Amino acid sequence: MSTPTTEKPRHHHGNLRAALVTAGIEMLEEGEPFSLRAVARRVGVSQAAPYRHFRSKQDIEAAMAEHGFRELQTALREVIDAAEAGRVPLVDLALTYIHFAEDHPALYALMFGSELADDEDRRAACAQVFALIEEVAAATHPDRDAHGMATAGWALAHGMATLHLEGTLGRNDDDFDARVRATFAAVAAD
Amino acid sequence: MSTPTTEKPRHHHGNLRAALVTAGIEMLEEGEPFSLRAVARRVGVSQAAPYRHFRSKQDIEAAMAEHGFRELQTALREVIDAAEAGRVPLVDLALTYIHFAEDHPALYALMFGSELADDEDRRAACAQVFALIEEVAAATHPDRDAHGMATAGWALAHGMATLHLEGTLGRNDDDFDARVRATFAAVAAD
DNA sequence: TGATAAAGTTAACGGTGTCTACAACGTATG
DNA sequence: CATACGTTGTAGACACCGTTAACTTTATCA
Repeated sequence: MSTPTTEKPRHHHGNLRAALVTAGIEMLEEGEPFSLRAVARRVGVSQAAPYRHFRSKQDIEAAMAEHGFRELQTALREVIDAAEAGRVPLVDLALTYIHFAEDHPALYALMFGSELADDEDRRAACAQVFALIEEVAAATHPDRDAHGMATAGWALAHGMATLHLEGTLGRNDDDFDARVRATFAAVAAD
Repeated sequence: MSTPTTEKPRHHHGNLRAALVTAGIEMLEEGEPFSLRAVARRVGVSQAAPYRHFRSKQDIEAAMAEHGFRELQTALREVIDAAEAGRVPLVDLALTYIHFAEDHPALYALMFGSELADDEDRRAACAQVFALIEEVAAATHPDRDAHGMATAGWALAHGMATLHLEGTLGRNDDDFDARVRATFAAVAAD
């Protein structure tokens, strides 16, 4: 035990805000229904405690979504950093994006939930992801409109992720990855 | 009055199921929060009455989503029928699709809500829309893979609709329509 | 007409978001 | 060290929600 903290429940949690966000995302990952009271119970705190750190349920949900966007951004950046000499095909980014949606479906749904559309921080985190894609598009295709390519790339990735989660497209994952590659090849050809 | 029905409240509503679905969609259109009890109140019926026609809240939501998909299909078919000699550019379908999402944001969000993913009827209505797009793709580009083009077209339309509603892309509608056209032109070129 | 099933009602249960009033704690100041 | 104060957590309440059970009204048909 490197941290011999006293384990008896103290009145002041110390870092409740972050703990609530983490616990809330955990609930989504486990498929449990998220509720303010349930997340408070999970952290071991009273039902009204979250209101010291969030104004409303939407407010904590926006914080969870923001966290999700930052995780997504980290995953995308790893792909970029792992690539050689800055040449990252957009489709590789798209596949990472889609796999993130597959691996965290509930969080992904929350990130694009319509009620949270006007939260400032969540919007900013989302915009950062967009900027990252735009940056790659500009580096990979210097001769083309970077903003347009980023828009098309994200729209394609998001749309295919949605349709895949939704089940309209097939269920076979290998086929699906190949289809994503084929679709992007058609768009970003030459 | 072509239907001289007695107006005093009768015990048997006559067509409660359809009335509930319609009223539920009306609530979404008006931006009101949808709840089972509220929709029952709006139709003038007791809170438990909906359970004679729907097994759960998810069940009626799925019915509302199915209704939405059929309306979307009707809108798309109108564009097809209005076109001359069967030549319908995919981008015109996409713009109709996106305008539908803009005009009915809450219903559109419900249609793609993750909790309803496994409802049979909703899935079928969704698949019919996909089949319609595929049909147009096959007619417009007989030399290309229709399923692939339909997938790409829908993914692009759905993705751009989401990003637009979300606000990441600009707010100017004219610009946005032009951007959709440009993006589709890049994809479906030649 | 009278039995039966369908379609509605009332009342209740536990859960939820949110608010108000109160208690415990950390900290800066005397 | 003592004490006042602002922060953080608690307890309790309210209205609303989804859902179920038990009951009543109505339509249908032998």
